Amino acid sequence: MTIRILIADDHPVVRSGVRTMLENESDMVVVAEAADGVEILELYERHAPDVVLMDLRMPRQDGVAAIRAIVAAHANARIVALTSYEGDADIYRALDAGACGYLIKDMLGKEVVGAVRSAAAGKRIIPPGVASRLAEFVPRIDLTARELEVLQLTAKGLRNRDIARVIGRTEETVKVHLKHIMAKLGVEQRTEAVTLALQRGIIHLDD
Amino acid sequence: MTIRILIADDHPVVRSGVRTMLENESDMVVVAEAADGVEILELYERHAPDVVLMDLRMPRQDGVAAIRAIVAAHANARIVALTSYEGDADIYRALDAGACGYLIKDMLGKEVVGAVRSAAAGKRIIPPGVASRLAEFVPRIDLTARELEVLQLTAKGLRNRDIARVIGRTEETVKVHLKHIMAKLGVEQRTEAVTLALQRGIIHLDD
DNA sequence: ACGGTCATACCTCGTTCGTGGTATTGCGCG
DNA sequence: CGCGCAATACCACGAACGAGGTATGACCGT
Repeated sequence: MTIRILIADDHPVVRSGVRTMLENESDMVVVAEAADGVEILELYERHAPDVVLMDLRMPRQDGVAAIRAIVAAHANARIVALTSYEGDADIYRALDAGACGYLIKDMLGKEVVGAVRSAAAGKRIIPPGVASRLAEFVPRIDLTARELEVLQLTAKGLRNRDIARVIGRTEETVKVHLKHIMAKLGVEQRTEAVTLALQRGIIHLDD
Repeated sequence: MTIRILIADDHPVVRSGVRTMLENESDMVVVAEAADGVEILELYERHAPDVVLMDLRMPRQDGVAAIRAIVAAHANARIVALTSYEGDADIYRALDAGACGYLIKDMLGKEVVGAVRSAAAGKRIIPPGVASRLAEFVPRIDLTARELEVLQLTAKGLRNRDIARVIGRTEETVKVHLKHIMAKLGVEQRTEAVTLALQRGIIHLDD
């Protein structure tokens, strides 16, 4: 009973690395590789893999959105999220969206293999040294859509007044949002709110 | 005449991906893999590879520092820097330190192979679509050591007063540094200076 | 010896930021 | 139906910030 796998990552280097790690196992075969979030859906439909290993940061469609899309159509899909950094907020969003586990890119081959095998068996995988992190983040940070938007614009270096103009609201309102954002993140300066959010993966610099 | 290669990257996934891409070529062999900046030196001495392919962001010792160390001892070393993002300021520092070229991680296998072959032949490689970028950055951003330090602390969310305390200087001095930093980066807000510097790879969030 | 740059420091002035409080509307949950 | 909460908005105030200018000592290269 071979495990059929779909790999999704925008970096060819990573795809071939993961492929190599997995295909050393006699019971695993990589049936397809997707380079972005939209391709994943097509390839999933076409190949119906047992396990999807996907990066969360991808072009065209966010990994979390891709997970939701797959799970919506295939409730029994087994998706393992692949991320570069521990403590990435996307991890929680991914698990929430229906991923059955996640891996960090600096893990060794055997861990990846083990995770995929567990996923195929229907288990939820949480890497050992990371379960603690998960607990550590119990005080989960939830920003509202508006707050996220304001934080995003703050990261671009806009002043409150300009943020207000962009979202079509008063500067006073922006200040209130920022106050709440800083309170939730436990910081006192907008700049720290931005860098902390970047570290936590709450916001990203592209887009 | 086979090309002997040393791969250096802290992510096992990336190492095996690069290895796979290269070992499909009959004239290439990966003689060693280093996981951090210190290991590179040891493995370089031991194996004397023809080409070193190394990530610039690594534990224990920065990639740029590793390049300097290798070049200092072996002036004829052929080092190709591997980076995740175009526009990373580390690219310039790497070329400056003696790297003979660089690659971006989302490149295809054949490009990587070609780059390694060119490097082995003694050519300087600058990927096509990226040469333009290089030119685009002619207005190269050079921050002084002090400015870099101030920017780093600013990224942590410190206020001018606190930065002054940390570096043992007056708040007025910090303001001047920040003014110069923002002028060099072409921005008007400290927060934008930070995010722009992060995008450009001028500063990093860890440490 | 001279020009350039870095780092330092001080001053002023207007702007922006962060905090406190109050208040209204609308939505979802029990 | 209330309760909580998100989002909106306004006010006031002190702290922090950014722009402008001036100046001095150190060092570096010419």
